[in-house]
Amino acid sequence: MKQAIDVFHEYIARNGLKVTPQRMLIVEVFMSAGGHLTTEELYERVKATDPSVGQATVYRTMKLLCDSGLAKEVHFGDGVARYEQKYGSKHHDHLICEACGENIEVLDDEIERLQEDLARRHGYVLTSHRMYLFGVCGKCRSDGKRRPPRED
Amino acid sequence: MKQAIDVFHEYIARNGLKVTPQRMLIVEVFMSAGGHLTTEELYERVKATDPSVGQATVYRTMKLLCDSGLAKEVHFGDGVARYEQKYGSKHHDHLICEACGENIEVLDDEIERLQEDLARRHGYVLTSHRMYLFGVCGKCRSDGKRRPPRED
DNA sequence: TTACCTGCAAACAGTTTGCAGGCCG
DNA sequence: CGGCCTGCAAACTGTTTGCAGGTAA
Repeated sequence: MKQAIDVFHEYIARNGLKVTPQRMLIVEVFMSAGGHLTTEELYERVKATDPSVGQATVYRTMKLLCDSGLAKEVHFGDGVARYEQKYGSKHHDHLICEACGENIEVLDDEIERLQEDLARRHGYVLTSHRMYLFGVCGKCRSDGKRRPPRED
Repeated sequence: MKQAIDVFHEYIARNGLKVTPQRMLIVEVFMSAGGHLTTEELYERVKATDPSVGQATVYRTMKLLCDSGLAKEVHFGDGVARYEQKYGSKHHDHLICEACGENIEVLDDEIERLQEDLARRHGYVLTSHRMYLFGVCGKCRSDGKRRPPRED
């Protein structure tokens, strides 16, 4: 099966770009991290392995990853860009706990279908959508945890 | 029936704030504009009436409007905050045309219900959500219009 | 009179970009 | 070797904040 790293190499080759140690390191860190990391978090983790890498390279490489289809930039509404893995992962929506920040990827086929219907009723053909559900998870409810409400 | 402007006055009074010409002008511009304006757009329109108003005042007043429940800050993913009217308007989601930028407010009760269900299945209690549907409207499809894809 | 407000400009945070040197292919 | 890459720092964008003077109540 084709690995994500292969997709990246193909993209690099197809566009006359180059494979560099920095790019490989960043891709590796990103692919093995999993979650929804900010550029800052990625930068920190990259520096843990190679302190000489600059922030700009992380930004530039993440843009490359997005273009190549490996990553997707998401915004939760707090003004910072986050990246999630896209290659080989199905579309999903986000369920976010406002108390602890937990972020679950969810999917409901029925909702997906109704979204298409809704758009069609207005004469639209959908190309994509974003759905963020904000709430409090069971654990935080019993802990009584709070957190300043996000800007919305 | 209670007008939006009354809500603003009450909020002002309740919090020991003051009614100023700048604030009234900004509220007026915002309430009569309707759409989903950015701070920049609001600022331009305000300046058309009173060129002496500063950007900072627009930012500060919009924050006030949000706190008072008249406005709501929304993010479509392009890094700029937009404001929509909230008072007297029901919750809704957004259907956005990627070609012409048209933005329709939509609502589907069935989807709303399923969102609650979905969250509950994961042990969450929902407090709010955001749903943006991106596509191409009927008019733009027949015109064959395009526009660079938004960052997503 | 006394807070609160305002415009201005400086400060900020996140992100982008110009540049001189470095390295992949 | 030539062109892409890199780190650095400066530039940029959207937004916030400190300050000295102005004004609503």
